[in-house]
Amino acid sequence: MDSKKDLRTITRKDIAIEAGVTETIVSYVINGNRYVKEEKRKKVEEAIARLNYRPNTMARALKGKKSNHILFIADDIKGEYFGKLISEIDTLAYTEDYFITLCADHQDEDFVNRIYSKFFDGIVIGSASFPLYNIQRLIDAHIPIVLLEIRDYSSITGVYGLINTGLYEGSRRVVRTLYERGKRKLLFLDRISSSGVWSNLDDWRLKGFTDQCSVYNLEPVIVSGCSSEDELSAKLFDLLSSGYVPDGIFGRNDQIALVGMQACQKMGYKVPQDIAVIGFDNTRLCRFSSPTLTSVEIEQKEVARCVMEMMMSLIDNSSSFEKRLEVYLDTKMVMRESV
Amino acid sequence: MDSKKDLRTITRKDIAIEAGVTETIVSYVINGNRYVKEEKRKKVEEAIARLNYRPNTMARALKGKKSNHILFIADDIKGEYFGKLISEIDTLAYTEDYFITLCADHQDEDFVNRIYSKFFDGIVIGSASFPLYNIQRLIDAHIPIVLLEIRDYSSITGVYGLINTGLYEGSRRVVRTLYERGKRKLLFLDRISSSGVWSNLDDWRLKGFTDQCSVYNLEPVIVSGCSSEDELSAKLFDLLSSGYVPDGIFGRNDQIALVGMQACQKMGYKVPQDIAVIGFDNTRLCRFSSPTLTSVEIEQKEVARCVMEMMMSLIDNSSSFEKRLEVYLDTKMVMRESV
DNA sequence: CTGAAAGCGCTTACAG
DNA sequence: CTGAAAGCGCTTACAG
Repeated sequence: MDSKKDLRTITRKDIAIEAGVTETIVSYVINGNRYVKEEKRKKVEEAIARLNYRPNTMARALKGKKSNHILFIADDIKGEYFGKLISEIDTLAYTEDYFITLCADHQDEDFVNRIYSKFFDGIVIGSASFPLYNIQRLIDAHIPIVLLEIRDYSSITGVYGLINTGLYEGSRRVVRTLYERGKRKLLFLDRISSSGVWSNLDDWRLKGFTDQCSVYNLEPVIVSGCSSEDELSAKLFDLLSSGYVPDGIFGRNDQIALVGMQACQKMGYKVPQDIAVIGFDNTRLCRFSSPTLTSVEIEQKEVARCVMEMMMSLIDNSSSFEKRLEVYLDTKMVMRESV
Repeated sequence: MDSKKDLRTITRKDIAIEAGVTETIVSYVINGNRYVKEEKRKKVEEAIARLNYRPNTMARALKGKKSNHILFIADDIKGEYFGKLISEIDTLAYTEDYFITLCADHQDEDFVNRIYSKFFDGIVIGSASFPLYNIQRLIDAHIPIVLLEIRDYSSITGVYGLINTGLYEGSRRVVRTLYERGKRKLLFLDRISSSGVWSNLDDWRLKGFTDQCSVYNLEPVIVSGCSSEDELSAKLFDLLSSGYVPDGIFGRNDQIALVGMQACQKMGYKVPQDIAVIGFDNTRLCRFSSPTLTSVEIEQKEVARCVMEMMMSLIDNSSSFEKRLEVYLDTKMVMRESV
């Protein structure tokens, strides 16, 4: 039987026997926290390599070591944005020997108990709908938490990581861009949500939009509360028919911006001449629509890098921090034909 | 201190004390595998509810119970197709009290050792590039495995789950559809891969395409080996300039189909009049391109349901099966303007 | 320098 | 019917 081919559970005991040492020695070699005679160390290392041994993660975690699992909570797993982000994080996590567990943001009260089971070394929260109250509980329980700042988290106290992905500034820049092109009647298209969660002013995209509109003394219109693309189209139809015709549309994400763009086009308006449209996330959609869609890009690679870096810091030296870790990232606007 | 608010680690011991019973009793109540006097059972159940107790998953798993974690290996985490699928699976998994860990298909030899650590109750493989050899090893080690049949897995033996998502039949239908519209010079656009993994005839989409072309005695062209969208565009440019102009294009997925469509349009060809285009996966992209893209849809909800159902069967009664579990799903073609 | 032993939080065979 | 005890695979304080 070739041990390389046949998968069976190798335990520390197997290694001890194979290397002709005590089980204790094996542990110390693995953890590197005690001097072990060179000769023994070699034998153990060889045995580990030969038998393809990996210490049982669960047994280690039970003894207080890391589980090497990180939980990622997202409110829009389906979206291309999270797909890319998760993909980048996965790559980084893999080299750090971590696994990423992905979970939608379930709303029931039991959820937080379920994720707080000492199982995860840390939790990344990329969801606008996770209750602040529960985030605070997790932080208070000293679980390493990294927040993607989709909304305002300034009320959260304690030690945690905060990644400002530039949504607020990016949204302001959208308004600025539209304004500079002479657009004055701006329309914001909020998320489509079948679970009934829409943005409020805690949401950085919406807040950036309204704040910058205030700077210019504009009175923008916000379309919110839609639970499907068709509903959004219908609402726009009604709105434009009723006499209000915007000259600039900002969609909370590319998909929504494009639904808006198509609705306007169907009603005979030209993009960008009559109505300019800008999206968010710079997904693949932007390149295949016509006109192609101008969009704000979040630098996922950089976000992913920061997420992992912060998480590793919090996991490895959480006790050495006294306040939250913060990082501010920039977005960039990718100009295309829709503006 | 309100125990509902404060998150601390509650162990079986806490429950035993709270309920005034032995720790053993607590275990038996949780596992329901021994009669416990009604009165005691009640007390224990109340204590569990009051303290929000959840047995430590790792300790249970160490004793041979389930870890309630399933690993999902995908070769294209970024893609919208997997996003939707994962999202559906997550919903189902959550109600079954499972977590889904997501992992790209890493190519190093250590990968299989890493995932085989008794940590995962089962593994779903949705990747065309995971070596058959390693799949077989995992199955031989009696880990519940569910394969999404992206390629031909008929050589894999033993007990496992196989979900045929209808890629082969769907691809044949694409050819049939194009043929019925009078298209005879068909072009297949293979995946874009930066890691250098392209399709061979193990791949059901490609095989369906070529098989159906044979039925009609067509001599199709296949464009493969591109590592970026730009490279694919360039290749198409060269191909069409050199005199070969297809009248039907089948893209391995929507994105690739659209890259092909745009390249043709840039060269002055009309879609669908000169060249018809069909994609795969029916992603959001299809609805926003112009012309909108006809595409083959895989019923993700149904795939997700089958994945979880099979996985649960394999985990709970794996010993009672003697051969692989199979299910065949249908795709449907969503007709739009590109054909 | 190094081994035997306690213990992480559980499950369940074993012995009352 | 039910409790004390062994043990899952580890880590590391404790005692040589």
